[in-house]
Amino acid sequence: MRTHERVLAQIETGLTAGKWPIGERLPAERALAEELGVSRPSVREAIRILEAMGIVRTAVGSGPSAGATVIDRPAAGLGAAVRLHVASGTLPVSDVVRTRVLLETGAVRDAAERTSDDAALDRVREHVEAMADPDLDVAAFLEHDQDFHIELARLSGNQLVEAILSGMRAAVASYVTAGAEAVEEWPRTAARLCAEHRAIVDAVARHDGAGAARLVREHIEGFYRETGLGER
Amino acid sequence: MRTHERVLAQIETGLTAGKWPIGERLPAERALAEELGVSRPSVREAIRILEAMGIVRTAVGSGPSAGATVIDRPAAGLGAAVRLHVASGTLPVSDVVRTRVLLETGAVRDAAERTSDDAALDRVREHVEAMADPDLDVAAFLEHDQDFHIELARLSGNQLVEAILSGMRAAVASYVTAGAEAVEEWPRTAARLCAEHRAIVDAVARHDGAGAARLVREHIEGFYRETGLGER
DNA sequence: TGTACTTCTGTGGTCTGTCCACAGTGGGCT
DNA sequence: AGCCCACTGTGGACAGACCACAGAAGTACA
Repeated sequence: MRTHERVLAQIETGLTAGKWPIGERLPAERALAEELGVSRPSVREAIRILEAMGIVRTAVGSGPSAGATVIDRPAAGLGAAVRLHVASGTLPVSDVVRTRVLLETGAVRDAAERTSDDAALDRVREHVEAMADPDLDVAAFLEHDQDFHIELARLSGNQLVEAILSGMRAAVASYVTAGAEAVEEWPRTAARLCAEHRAIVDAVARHDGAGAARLVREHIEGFYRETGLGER
Repeated sequence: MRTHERVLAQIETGLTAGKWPIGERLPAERALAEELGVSRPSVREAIRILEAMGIVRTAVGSGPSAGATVIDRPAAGLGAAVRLHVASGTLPVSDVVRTRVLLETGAVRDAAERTSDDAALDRVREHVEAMADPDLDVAAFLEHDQDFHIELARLSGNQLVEAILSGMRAAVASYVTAGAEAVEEWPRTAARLCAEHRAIVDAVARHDGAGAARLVREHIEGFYRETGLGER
């Protein structure tokens, strides 16, 4: 086993044991190196991996905010991994769409059945209303669309689902953008998408999990079919 | 932007441009460092991240197998990320279970509706039969259980779902192992799990997608409930 | 006494240089 | 012809140094 892997394993053990709760800082690189009897570069490589995975955030300087702080961003690491493999890989778009459907329908079903968080629901509605602006250009519209879907998934409270969907965001954005360009009458499609978004949020608000799930599936698959991306 | 991030970006650009197809090797660390005008440690940190994400594999020595070889193992990066976040306590086990249910039920539904691949189906059955051996110890049993579920998901043909589930494998294994230890009468539970596996495969074989999905959900959630992991 | 400035200290970021372990390669010896 | 061994290129690891940064502590001044 290589040195940085040993360091990583030791840190992971400490994390599992609750040695450094979220918000706490890891020991300084030099201190950690001495404590574990390894060199600083080895410690750094381990911390790099933790950073790439979204486990810690590093900052230079002094004071409480400096150093390697344990954070709570599962989406960062999963996102990077999914992005690298989806963007440069040979994954068909249909797989991405299908996976979205599975995760998002499950997420809204859970969201509808949970006690509703009005503040979070309002955040989702904000994106819906922002998209209703007819002067919005396509790129901004799709930006809000992405945010809407992520926020919607967040309502479920399932961090893993949210992280995976966040990670797929870049991949989804690329096919949705291509799809929007292929649509004949964009204003009409945009209006329809907005109406569908509203219906989904309303279903979640009235705790209709099955209905929300159905609407989400039709929303995602409908757009995918309409744009004809599946035939390519 | 930090040096290793710049290096990472440059390598990523090269990867997406097809500069180093899968199986090809990246330039040597020293060569890459000189080419990019940075130090070797910075290059190493970037390569560490790529390695952790499952993009490259490094090997010492000389010859064609040495160096940083480009591979395509999405599961590696996703797995590490999921595992680390479960370790740091930010990802509740219930989220992992719920996500499994969503992805696996969707996968078997797709698998059942596809034209069946008998060879692949036989591979799945092999694991089922191997688990029926009463002399099998718990660790080996659970190993086959993991393989069974991954192979089952693979039947769907959705590479992304398969990659995500493979990535979750380690995280799933840890809670399943803890769960198995908490079970009162293991032999009886093991027998039941085997029977459930058989029923799932049979449902897929007769193209009963809805049935297979229901059985998978009950299988996963039933074990989770039985072990009482949810109450902790 | 209070405020503004300066210095100190601890942190990660980066580089240089060095040595080691490893594995394939090829030349030389038998 | 076959075997052995030094060579070479690779990643792995380490020591030590310097820099930029940001907060903290100390100091000078009003």
